[in-house]
Amino acid sequence: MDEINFNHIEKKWQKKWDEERTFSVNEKSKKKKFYCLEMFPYPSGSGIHMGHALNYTIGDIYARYKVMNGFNVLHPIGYDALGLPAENAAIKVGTHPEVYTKKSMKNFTLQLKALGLSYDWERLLDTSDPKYYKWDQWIFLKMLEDGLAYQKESAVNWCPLCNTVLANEQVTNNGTCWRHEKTKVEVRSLKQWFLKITDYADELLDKIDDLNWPERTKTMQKHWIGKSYGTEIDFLVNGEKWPVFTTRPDTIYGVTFVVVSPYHKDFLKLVTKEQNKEVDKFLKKLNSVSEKDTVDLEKEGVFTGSYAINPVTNEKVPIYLGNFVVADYGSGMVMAVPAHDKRDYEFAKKYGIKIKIVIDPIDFELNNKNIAEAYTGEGTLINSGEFNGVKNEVAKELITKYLSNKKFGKKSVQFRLKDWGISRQRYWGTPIPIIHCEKCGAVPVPVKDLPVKLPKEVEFGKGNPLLTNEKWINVKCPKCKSKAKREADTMDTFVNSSWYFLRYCDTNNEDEIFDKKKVEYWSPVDTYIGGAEHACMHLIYSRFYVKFLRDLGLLSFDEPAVRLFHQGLIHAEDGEKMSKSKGNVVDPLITSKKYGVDSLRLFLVSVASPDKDFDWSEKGIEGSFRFIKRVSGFFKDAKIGENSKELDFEINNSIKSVGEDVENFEYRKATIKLREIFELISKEKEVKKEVLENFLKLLSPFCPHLTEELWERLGNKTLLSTSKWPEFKEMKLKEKAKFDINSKIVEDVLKIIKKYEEKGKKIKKVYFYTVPFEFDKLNNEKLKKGIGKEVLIYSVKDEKKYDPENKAKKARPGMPAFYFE
RNA sequence: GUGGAUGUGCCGGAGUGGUCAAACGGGAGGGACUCAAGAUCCCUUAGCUUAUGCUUACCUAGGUUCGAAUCCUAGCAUCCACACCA
Repeated sequence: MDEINFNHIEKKWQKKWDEERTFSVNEKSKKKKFYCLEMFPYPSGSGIHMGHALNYTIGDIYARYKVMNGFNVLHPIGYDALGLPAENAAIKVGTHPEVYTKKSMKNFTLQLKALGLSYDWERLLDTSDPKYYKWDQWIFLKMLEDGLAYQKESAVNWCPLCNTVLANEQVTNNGTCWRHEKTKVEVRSLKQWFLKITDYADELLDKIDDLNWPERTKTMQKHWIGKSYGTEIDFLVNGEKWPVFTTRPDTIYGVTFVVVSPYHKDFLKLVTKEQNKEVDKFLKKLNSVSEKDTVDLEKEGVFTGSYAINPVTNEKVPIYLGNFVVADYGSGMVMAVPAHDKRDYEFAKKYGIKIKIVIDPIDFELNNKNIAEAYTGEGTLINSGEFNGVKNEVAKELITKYLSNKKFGKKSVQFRLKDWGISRQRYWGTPIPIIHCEKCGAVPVPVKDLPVKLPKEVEFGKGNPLLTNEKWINVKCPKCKSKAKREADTMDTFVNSSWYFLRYCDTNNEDEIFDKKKVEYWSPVDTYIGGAEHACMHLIYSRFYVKFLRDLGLLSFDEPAVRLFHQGLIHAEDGEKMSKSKGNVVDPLITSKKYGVDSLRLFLVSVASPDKDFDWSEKGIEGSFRFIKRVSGFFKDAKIGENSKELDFEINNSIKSVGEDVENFEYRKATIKLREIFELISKEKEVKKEVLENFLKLLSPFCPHLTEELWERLGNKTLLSTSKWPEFKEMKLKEKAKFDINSKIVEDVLKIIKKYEEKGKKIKKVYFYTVPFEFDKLNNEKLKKGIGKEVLIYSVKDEKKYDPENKAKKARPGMPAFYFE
């Protein structure tokens, strides 16, 4: 056999898989389907990085394993091609985002193919293709029909120098623009499009428990949706009812003020003339809407001049404007109980507002006059009129009932989850298919006119680029034919990725979003692999989309992915994050040129469990390389013949355990077993062909090129990649003769006695201490006869046993402890 | 602050009641091959010591058990996510 040139055989087999369309699939197969999906990449200009290599290797191993196990495996790839980074990068290098993205995707495809990934390339997806985003627009129109897409005023970050809206990520921690370090970002209100994901809040929450997803991801989603039960209470302000939401109606007697958010749409009604100036000053101080800097923001506020009437006590309490109140949660207004809420306490202390204790802790006394912090625990009501002495949990119910009887409140459920704002004042996204008519208002673009394509000719750097193309912007109203303008905002790119996994089932369909039958066949995704950073946004939006499309009658399942797996992060060798500026980036392609793709793949999954973070290690990949070289070296001059029974037994065991490990994404364990079994194989003088082939099959998902080559060299004409995973057979190494434990003990003990007596010690009695469940198996007669001494047998559990040197603790199953005398 | 996860030898990490001084890999040391280096292969890698031994060891302190890296309780430490949601 010739020496193996890794780079050479990689090209050879990649070409073969490509030409033979080895991994192309359709719905006609009689096999069971399996949909293995990795999160598609955002095609950046710098090509793939190690994280991509890891993500796609993990998926590829799984997909290949499933193919060999007789499944019809859908394993597609595509590009999340639209998005702000491409637009920024294009502006930077002075080219058009489309040109930039096309080039990046081409490069990505070459690089992904070089990793030997088993994709069905005929399904390659590109979200920047109008043939794809046409259906983004179609879904949007369907949502609009169902009232799930709507417009409302919403706060955005505005940079006066850029003259444009900034994404939260573009606002620095100091509240300045990312490009203008000295310019404070302003908050502006703009009319924007929202998707009513909150309509699905309950279902999104309830179905989480059924998902086979990592627990932490599930808890994160639960938090994100954040359902809380409470009471809506109406406070009267100038004779008008203003509702607040609270989870603590039991503290209603302790309300000493009310706080309203500065982003509340009607808060100006509350501001009196006298307070106008103060309020203005406060509003100017407010930072961007970015939530980053709110972490340790001091609570600040200002008196509005108005008062609210507590519906239970009829007390008049001042209304403040406060920077800590979230506008779009509840009603954007809260009742403040400083004695029993940390935030309210802080605020009250700062502005000298009265603190009134209404909950009496069970275990200790609160200093009535001057408490040092808010008491948020359980207790009994005090200072609460007719509710005094009631346990606070009970009081929640009673007070809510009392309020609803008086028509001043009701039970209420609130979600943290907000409607999804999808408007982006950017170019490189899906155009929102809306035409604004002077007479008819916002008119949907008729379906027959879809897609609304992005015009090529736009200018960048002057606000929203789409506004710079007059020809594109100015159209006639589809309804009344009078003058109208196109919506110039584009959609958030998370829209594109919310349903792409469905499109893979029918990527090239030009007539409809997808063939229902095809999606029915392949979906849902069986294993979805990607970064944990998407736990909330992408993975919730996708769930929402699936539910919506289901309700449209297009799908018959509820959830996008049955099983989810997160890969870990790869750090550089120094433990730092890999980044260009630090110069510690390891390029997967350069690495695979040096050691071969198979080494890289093997190394990536053998350092740590794939869901754990790990540091890159050059030594580590050399270790994997060494293994691969040893395997290929061994096969070069392996003698085919009979091998030991032990090897037959062990390889059979490996079939089972490697399979189980892969199934559970415990690749690291699988690679360890592969090393162990190879160690055994390489020690044999001759090995059965079947054993060698089985070993190659087990290694194949990890190192597809090398194994394919060795498989061929063993004389096989078909592809290893599509061969059948070996079968595990129930097998016993040796018929374990029912051998008597006593004779083994006799044998061992005699040896030891011999040594003792050689040293001149005399032994008369032997005491045995056996593990309780073996007590019955020891036979005094047999032992006595065999050893030729007096024998006493105790269970280690026996409290009356004679054991002067405490030897009993040495007892093991199969071998009792003993003591000589 | 809230929630989650983790803590094993020089390092990465298996092991989830007895067969554990603890898999596998990396590192280190020694040896073989070589004029030499590299590659490759073999051995060793808690200490005392060579014993059927003992001691110290799986974050710390207790506990359960005949027996704990493994189970329980408390504490400490690290990592991750969320973060003023009333």
